[in-house]
Amino acid sequence: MPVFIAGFPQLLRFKRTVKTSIFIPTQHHQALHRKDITFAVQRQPTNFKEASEFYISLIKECIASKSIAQVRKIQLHMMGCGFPHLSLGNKLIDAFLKCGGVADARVLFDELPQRHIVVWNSMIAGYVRHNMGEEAIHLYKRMHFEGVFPDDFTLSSVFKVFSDLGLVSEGRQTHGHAVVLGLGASNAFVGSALVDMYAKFGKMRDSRLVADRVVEKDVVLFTALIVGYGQHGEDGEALEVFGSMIKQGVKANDYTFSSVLVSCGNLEDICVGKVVHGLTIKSGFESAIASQTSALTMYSKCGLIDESLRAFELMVTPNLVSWTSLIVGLVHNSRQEIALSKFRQMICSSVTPNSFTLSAALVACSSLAMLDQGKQIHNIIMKLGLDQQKFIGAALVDLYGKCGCVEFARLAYDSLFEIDVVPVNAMMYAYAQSGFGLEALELFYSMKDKGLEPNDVTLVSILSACNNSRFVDEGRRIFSSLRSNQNIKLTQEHYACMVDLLGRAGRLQEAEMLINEVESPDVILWRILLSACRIHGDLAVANRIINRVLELSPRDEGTLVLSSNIYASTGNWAQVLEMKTSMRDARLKKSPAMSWVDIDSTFHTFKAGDWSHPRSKEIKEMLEELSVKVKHLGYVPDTRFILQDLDENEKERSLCYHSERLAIAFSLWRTYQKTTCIRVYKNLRVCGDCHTWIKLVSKVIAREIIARDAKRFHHFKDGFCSCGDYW
DNA sequence: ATAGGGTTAG
Repeated sequence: MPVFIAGFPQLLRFKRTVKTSIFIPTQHHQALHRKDITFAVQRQPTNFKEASEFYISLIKECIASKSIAQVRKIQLHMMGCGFPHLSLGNKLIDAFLKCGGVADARVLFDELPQRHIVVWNSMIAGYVRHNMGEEAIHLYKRMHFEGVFPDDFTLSSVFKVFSDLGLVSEGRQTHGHAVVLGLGASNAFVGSALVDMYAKFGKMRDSRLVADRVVEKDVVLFTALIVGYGQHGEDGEALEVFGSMIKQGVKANDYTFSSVLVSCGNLEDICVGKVVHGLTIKSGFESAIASQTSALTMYSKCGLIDESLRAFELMVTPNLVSWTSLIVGLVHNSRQEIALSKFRQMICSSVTPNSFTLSAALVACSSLAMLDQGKQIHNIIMKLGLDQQKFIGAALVDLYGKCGCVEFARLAYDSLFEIDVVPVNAMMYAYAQSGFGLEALELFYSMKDKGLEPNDVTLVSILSACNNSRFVDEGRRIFSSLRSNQNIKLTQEHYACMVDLLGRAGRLQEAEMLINEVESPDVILWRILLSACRIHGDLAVANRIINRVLELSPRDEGTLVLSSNIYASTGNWAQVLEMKTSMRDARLKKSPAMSWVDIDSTFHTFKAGDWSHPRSKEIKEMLEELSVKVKHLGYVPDTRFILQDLDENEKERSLCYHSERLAIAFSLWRTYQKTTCIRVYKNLRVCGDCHTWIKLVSKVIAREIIARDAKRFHHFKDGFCSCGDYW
């Protein structure tokens, strides 16, 4: 008969120094291994009670150190010593489950000659914790079959399975069973499981009904309800629940605060947000990481990005989610460059980004069209094996589309694992921006076959595609067929596309009628129509609109600039002066035209006639070289595009030094030996004369030039542009 | 003896 009782004092002393495995003695007087909790055998067994107490304390240690191996060793030891280990079966099962050994637990479970309700509950809860809902349900059914009635413990686990697996009718049915058993809302555990389940099903009314029926509501139940409201966009309701919870004297904890702060952020309610944040600190959850993270998000959603940065600085050890929230917040507040530098810092502090972080970083790159940096992030994504993730896939399509790399966008699109409407929209928009109208239409019409419903963004994308490819009738047809679609809420953006489409095609009247359909139309719509008037030289309509718009908003910068340009292009210098005076009076400054190129991840920006770049000499030489060559191809400067009252010579010289030309010349100088394409970005539209000039330059240098202006991409190649001179 | 709620996205 083996000896099995150990000396507890030694055991405790040794386990304090280490926390790893249990060494099983083969002899009665074994050496004590430094790195093991050891069965130091000192005396003969006394009784069963003492032995089981000993094993129970060992099992407790195992749970704390989360080691399956140790639990197995205890089990073996019990068997080796002839201790009836099944008498501690529920303890062992629990220990296995808490250390991740679900299979071991199940073996023991099946071996038990009779199973107490507690064992069933432990096993079911274990399956739920390990995301093995199917098994949990299976066991739950078998339990009935064996005549064991579920209790409140069982039910709270089972409701969680239904909510995890989205089994609505099963959940309802079991709720019914619970009521029959008298456990409907008997305690806060069952109650919060039900509240959470209905909330996850999106059935907030049912969730609320259950919550109201629970007599002894606790903080978990309230939090589940608050989260439910928050996740279904009912943040106001969430705050009300929080208020009534406080009123009832239930103390909020870090879980509650983080959820409530999220709701404040969603409501962009900085006043309540600040109060709740103060309360969080007062309640002692100042350094609870999730609450801190939610506070950070709340500030960034309210536009207080500095406050958000400060919240981040206060974190001692920011985790992945905190870093991600910070980066997301920065991107949403147009601080893309800081966002990317934080992203780099995060990687340096060895926090591995996940798909949330990476998609935010991609958005940062795509909104500034930073192709090189975007590609670097794409590399990280490949290394982490996250390229199949759906949000990442969509963000990649978006990135390459926004950088004008239609082929890459298509590659990313084709390698998507599952298609939903977002990447289709992104791909369509990529086509739209580069003027591939037919491809965009093809994608649009293929949505039906894929079972995808178009949404608001789809409509913007396809209308932009039609707009940029001058598909007037097609655009009109799509607009009228989708304008009454339940799924689509028409915004001014949709009208803007249509007004531009019609206006540029010369249907000024139709465009104006469309604007009049809009309830309180934005100035932007009128501005678009104005610029159509300018293209078609309709000064009469233009005058009417200018007066109307300036009556509505006399200080609108865009309108004043555009009007001044219209008057300048028709030689009405007196009116130009009037517009400029209005601008000066309103203290408005025209935002200067600017172009930039990204060379080796460094931006070089240029303004017209600006020679402050350290390589100005080379740029000038390059421009002169190009000037000679393009003149050979028949280039004649078109000074109609100069909207200043200058003489012809001055106008010509002014054209030569438009910002996009400086940028192209610089890029060409830096990459002279290469054959890759030149990419240039401009904040405003490319003028007609530069457009002609760039077409010719692309022929002279036999390289593709991709230019993104405020509205679209122009792919210049061999003397032609993808926009077909319509933009 | 066994149980419940949270922070980040295209």
